[in-house]
Amino acid sequence: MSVTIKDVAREAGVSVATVSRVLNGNCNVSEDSAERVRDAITKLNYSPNFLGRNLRKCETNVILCVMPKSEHSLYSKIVTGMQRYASKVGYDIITAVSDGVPSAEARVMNMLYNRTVDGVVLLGTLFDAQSLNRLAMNYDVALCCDGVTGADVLTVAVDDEIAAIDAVNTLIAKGHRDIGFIGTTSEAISSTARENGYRHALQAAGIPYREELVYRDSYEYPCGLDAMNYFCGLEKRPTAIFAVSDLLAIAAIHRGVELGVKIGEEISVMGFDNISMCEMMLPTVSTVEQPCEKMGEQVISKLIENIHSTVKDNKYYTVDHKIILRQSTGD
Amino acid sequence: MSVTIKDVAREAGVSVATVSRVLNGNCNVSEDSAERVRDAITKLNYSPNFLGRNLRKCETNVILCVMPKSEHSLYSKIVTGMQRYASKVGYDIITAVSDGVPSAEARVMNMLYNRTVDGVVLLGTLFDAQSLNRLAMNYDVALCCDGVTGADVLTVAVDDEIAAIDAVNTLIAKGHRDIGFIGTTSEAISSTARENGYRHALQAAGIPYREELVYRDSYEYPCGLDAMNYFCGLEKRPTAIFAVSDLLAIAAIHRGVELGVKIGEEISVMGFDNISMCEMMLPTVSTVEQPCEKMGEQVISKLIENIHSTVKDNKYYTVDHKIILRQSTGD
DNA sequence: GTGAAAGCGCTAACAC
DNA sequence: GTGTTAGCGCTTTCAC
Repeated sequence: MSVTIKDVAREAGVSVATVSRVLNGNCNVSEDSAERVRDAITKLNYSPNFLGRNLRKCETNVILCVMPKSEHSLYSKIVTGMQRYASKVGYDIITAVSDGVPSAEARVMNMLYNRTVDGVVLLGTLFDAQSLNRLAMNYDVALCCDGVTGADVLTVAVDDEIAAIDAVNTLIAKGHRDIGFIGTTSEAISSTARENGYRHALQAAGIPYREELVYRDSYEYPCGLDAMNYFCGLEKRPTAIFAVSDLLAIAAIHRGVELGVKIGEEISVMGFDNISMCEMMLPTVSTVEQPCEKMGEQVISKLIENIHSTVKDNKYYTVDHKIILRQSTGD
Repeated sequence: MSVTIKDVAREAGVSVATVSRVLNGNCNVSEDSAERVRDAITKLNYSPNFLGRNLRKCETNVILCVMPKSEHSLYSKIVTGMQRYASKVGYDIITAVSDGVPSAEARVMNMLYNRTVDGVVLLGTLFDAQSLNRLAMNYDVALCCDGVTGADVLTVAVDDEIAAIDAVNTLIAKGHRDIGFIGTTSEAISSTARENGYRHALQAAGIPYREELVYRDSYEYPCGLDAMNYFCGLEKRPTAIFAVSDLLAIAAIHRGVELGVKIGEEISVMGFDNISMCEMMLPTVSTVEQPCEKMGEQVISKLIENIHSTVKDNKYYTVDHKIILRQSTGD
């Protein structure tokens, strides 16, 4: 039913090898043959079957990007950057959402094992270091946005600790000394390193660390609401809050406003990521911007190098963050 | 380098046919052989190469979902529904984002032509009816959320006109008679039918249609800001606004608050879609909910039927909407 | 219940 | 510059 390379060859009066050469831009074809082939392709409306090509070449030129969610996150911007680079070098990016469920993440990895894709980029992965190291022995894998401690796997991310220090220093510079922290119980670097940054920034400024100013739960929106409930219930409320993600910051602001707190005056809030919602909210949300598109381009570029190389680059690359001040810190 | 079915056969002391039978759950294999095969698979850590399987079977069990964007939309919820159904019947869903660029959307369709995927679901497509009809002649294609007038292609969506009538009637029932409309210049059914619904609801209530209460531009966030600027600049402001999308409604509310308008009192605003941001905003946003996950499940179920059938179902299926009232309409 | 073998559509090595 | 052909890994028909 489907038209194949044989049909094109017959129509053009050449061999399948010549058709293949034209298809792949091999120049050892006379202009005359090439034109007949192109005409036949048009006439028959032929599209090469990539299943044949991929099987033969043992490659698909497709990279899978796995993320825990697509909404309210920086991931979609990262994919944009990934696609931009990939399309330049003839690769396609496909995405799969794991909903933060480990078994779902493990399941989509089948596309790697069964050779449907050439490599995988994991955004905010739930795999542990050991699993990742084992994976990386046999397949081309990279992490983006979020490293995993102990995983010797190609990674592109901001320096989370330094970025967090920068964020908290910004609050300190505005005169805040009672600074709350909304973190998570996750062991992801993006969570632990940012908490370390919070602590170290306080330390460097001579502000004592107080456990009651630290609220930890999950990355989910409702946890930000709970965090603000908690902080507002304290005898001595913080005058500023640093959250490890914009979504948590936005939730905290939401609840703060509901409780009548003047955000940016009584309590300043700073998030992390610079998702587009930060500008849509009122008050608009101050945050630490990650260079998403650049990270996406870079991780794909390195991963494709790995795919084509026998010696694997498993370094941890850091990219620059940027503090963005908006209404939620009184700017 | 990679372990193949041959290696497993050799290790288990059977033929490749037997291995294949075990792999595919064919029961015509003695328990003894089956166990030896399973042991060999485990021992060699074998995963079948799907490129071989797919080529042989002329199918991939993968469906591509194309959407203009992933953020601030109902699309991610639809994909969740699609995945839920697909995984039950052994299919995978992969997604691609077109950023609303026609050439990008056309480009990803290559995966259909080159047989990398078995079918495509288009969310908010930019293809015109003619292109879609031509596509549907040779491939398995479905639309979801957003039909295209004149396209005889399998579609699952809410009845946009009735849903819009319902939304506007809700505003009318609250006593509003000066009702603004934020639409788009798009010819998508989701835009035109909702505008028709707006008009018909007014008509049925005996409220004269006034062109100055209709603002049309694109689906982008800034257009919602502009719309509210426009309405607030009118000599006689509307007391309620119906927008064809939540994102436009949210933008309108944002600008309204900035301009000192009491949303839900002086001006009520109602969106469409019920994206999760509606509950995160302050005020929270009233809207028309689409049953996203159900739509996703249904469109995949119908599309897979089409893939396995020679006679193609190209009907337009409608699903029920639901009005959700929140603070932006004073609820 | 099992194996041999053809063949899915393509690329590339080789021969001319 | 071109054609012939082997073979990528798999499924499935057919024969036993």
